[in-house]
Amino acid sequence: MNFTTSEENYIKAIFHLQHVDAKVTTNELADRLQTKPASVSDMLKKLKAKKLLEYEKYQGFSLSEQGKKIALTVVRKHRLWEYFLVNKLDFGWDEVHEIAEELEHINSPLLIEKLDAFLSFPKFDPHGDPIPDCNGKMEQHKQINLIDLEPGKHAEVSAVGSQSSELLELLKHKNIGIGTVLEVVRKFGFDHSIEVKIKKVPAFSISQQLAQTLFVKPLIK
Amino acid sequence: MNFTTSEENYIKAIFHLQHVDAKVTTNELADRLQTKPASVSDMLKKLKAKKLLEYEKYQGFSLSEQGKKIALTVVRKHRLWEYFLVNKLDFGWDEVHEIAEELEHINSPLLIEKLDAFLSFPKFDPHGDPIPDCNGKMEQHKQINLIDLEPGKHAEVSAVGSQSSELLELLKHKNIGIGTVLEVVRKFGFDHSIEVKIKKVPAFSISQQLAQTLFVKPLIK
DNA sequence: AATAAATTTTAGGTTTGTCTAAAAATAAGT
DNA sequence: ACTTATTTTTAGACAAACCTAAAATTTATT
Repeated sequence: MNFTTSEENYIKAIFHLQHVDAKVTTNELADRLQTKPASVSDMLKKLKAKKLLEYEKYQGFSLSEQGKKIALTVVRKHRLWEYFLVNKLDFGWDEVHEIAEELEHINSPLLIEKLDAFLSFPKFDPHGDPIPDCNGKMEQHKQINLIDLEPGKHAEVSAVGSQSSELLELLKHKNIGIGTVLEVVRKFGFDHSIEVKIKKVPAFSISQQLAQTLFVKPLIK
Repeated sequence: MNFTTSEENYIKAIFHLQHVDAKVTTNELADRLQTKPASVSDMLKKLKAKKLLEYEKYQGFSLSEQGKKIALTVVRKHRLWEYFLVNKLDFGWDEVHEIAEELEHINSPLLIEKLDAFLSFPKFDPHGDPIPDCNGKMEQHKQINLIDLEPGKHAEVSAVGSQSSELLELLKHKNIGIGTVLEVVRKFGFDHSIEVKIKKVPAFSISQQLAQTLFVKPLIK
C-alpha cells in the first residue's frame, strides 16, 4: 500500500515520540509537526482506519506493527539520503535535514536498494543515528556513560556499573531502572551534577558519582 | 517564488508541447497530463495570474519568459536525476523516467548544483536529451538526416542538402521550409519512404531521395 | 451565412489536509 | 468530591487540485 507525504510524516513523528514515551499524546504530536491538535485528531482517525495505529479516543496512541514497519522504511530512506548528501555531494552534516525531509517521500523501493548499494550499505547516518536495513533492523547505538550525554538528548538506561545495594537503593528512590527513558536538561560545571527529566515528572538532579555508574543508549532525535 | 508539484508539471508539459506547436491548446495539454480539459482551464487561470503564461480565453496559450525559465529548471532537474540514476545507481535508461518524475520536484537549488558537480556537469541525459545549465542554456541536439529520425519523434527542419530549384519547388509544394516542425508517422521498408505530419494537416509522404537531403534537429520528447 | 460539431470555459461538487471555534472528556486543585 | 483547567475531539470552513455536466465560444460544414 502507498501513503501520502502527510501520512508518512505523521507516522515518522509518532515513531520518534514513542521512543521517549510509550503512548503518544495529541498535543505532543501537534507540537512536533507544527500543526494544530484538531488536525492531528483528523489524521489519527484516518491512520487508525488504515490499521497503522493502536488508538482509542482520548487515550493516546501508538504505532501498530504495520505502522512501525512503515516508520522504519521512512527512517531508512531519510538516513540513506542524508548519508548520500554528506558523503557524496559534500554537504555539511548540519545542512541536510531539510532536503532529506523531502527526499524521504520519493516512492521507489528499487531506488532505495540501489542507493544503499551505491553507498556500500552504511550502518549509521552522518548524525550517528543507525540506518535500518531493508527488513527494518538496525544496529543499536553504542552504550555511553550518562555523564557524556548532551543536554537535550534522550536516552534509555541500559546498564549500571555496580550492583551495590546502596546504588540500588538510590536508583529505587529516584525511580530509575533498566529501560527508564530520561532526558538531560542541564549540566552543572561546579559539581558535574546533571539535571534530568523522566516523562513529565519535574526535573531532578543526579550527582557526578551516580551519572558515572549509569550507562545509557541515546535515543533517536 | 515556489511552485507546487502540479504547477511544475503543467509548466513542463506546456514547455514540451511548445516545441511542436507555438500555441498550445487545452485538449492537447489535458491529453498529455492524463487529465480533463476542465482541470486544465482551472490551472491556466492560476498560472496566468502568476504571470507564467501568455493566455487569452479560447485562444490557446504559451509560456511567458518567466514560465520558460521555470520550465528549464524543472527539465534540468529531471535530466540530471536521470543521469544520476543511470550512471551512478546503475539503472537502465528505460526505467528511470518515473523516478525522475518524482525527484524533479525536490526543491533545493543547492542540491542541484552539488549534484551537477558530483556528476561532472553532464551535457546530455541518458536518452540523449540536452541538460540545461544553471542559466537555462543547453546544447543543441546534433542535426541528423530525416531518414534517421525514429517514428513518433518530432523534429525541426534545420538545413537542406541542396539548393537546386527542383528541390525548392518540391519543398514549396509540400509546404516545408527551414524551421518547419514535423513528426515521423511511419517508415516504409519497401521504398524507404516516410510518412510525416505537420501540425494538424493530414499526414503525407516523403520519398527516400527527399528525406536524404533534409536535415533536422530532433525536438525534446 | 447558418447550423452542426468540436473545443473550451464555467458552475458546482469531491477529496485531502489544514484551520478556528465550540463541545466533550479527562486531569488537577482545593 | 466537585469545580476548574487542560486536553482532545467534533463541527463547519477553506484552499488546492481534481471531477462531471452544462454553457459559451470557436471552428467546420453544408
